[in-house]
Amino acid sequence: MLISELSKQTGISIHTLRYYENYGLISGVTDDAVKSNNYKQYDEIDVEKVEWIVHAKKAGFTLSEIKKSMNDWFSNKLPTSKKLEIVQNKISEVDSKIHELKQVRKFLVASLKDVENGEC
Amino acid sequence: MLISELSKQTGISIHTLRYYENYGLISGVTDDAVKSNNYKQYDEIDVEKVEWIVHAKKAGFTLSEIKKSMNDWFSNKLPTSKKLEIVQNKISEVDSKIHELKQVRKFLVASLKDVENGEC
DNA sequence: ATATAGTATAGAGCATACTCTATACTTGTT
DNA sequence: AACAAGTATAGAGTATGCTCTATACTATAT
Repeated sequence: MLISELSKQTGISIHTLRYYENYGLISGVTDDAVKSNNYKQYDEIDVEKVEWIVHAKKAGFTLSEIKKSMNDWFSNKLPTSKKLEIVQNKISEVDSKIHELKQVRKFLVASLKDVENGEC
Repeated sequence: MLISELSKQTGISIHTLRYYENYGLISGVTDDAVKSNNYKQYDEIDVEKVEWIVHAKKAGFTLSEIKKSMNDWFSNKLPTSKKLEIVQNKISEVDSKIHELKQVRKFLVASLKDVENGEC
């Protein structure tokens, strides 16, 4: 698929997709058989990658962090043990983010009670 | 206390504190009795505010969002019902952030199983 | 053949959140 | 009195993550 289709399937603007491409997060392939242009082709893996970027960003990871783990993940050059380690580390990071949010939530709930008791 | 003490107590640099001051998140008070300088005085509420900024930022809120809710909170001009509403909305926002993180976690755990089963 | 729509590249511009520098004044110590 | 250290203000610079513009080429429909 071309970039406009990738944009449609992911809901991410073409501009932003090109930014991700330059950043090294995705990389379309130009078909050497077609010599008249250098349009880039994207596939289902690119769709998956973009969807993962969207999720990971919402979870508070930077593009730099996303790039690092995604390149590792899709490289097919890492042994199983190393892949397990990467994913486990990511889970730990997500867990501490969840923990931080729960702390904030706790503070908010306490504030709620203060307001209800007229102590604020 | 002066800005250096506020910095010490919160662990936030003086530069950043001044940035927050310009942004309208905190506001030291110059003592009119002292005419030789215009040093700003900060109090325990400012410490609380800065600590709250740190937590809220970790939870993914922008300075703009933090400013809005904090000004409402410390204004003492809002009725209890309005304050309750503000805090409840913030809790909802935190809950959806937690939900998003749990989705990401779920994906990571699924990836972990794929790796363990050699399907990746 | 031509209008239009799509694609690629390069680079400018923008918002957020700092971070640092320059300048000038004030305070405290010796 | 002199000097280091602290404070205030203004503004420049930086990193991240877009977002937009300009330019040029390509593809498709009429």
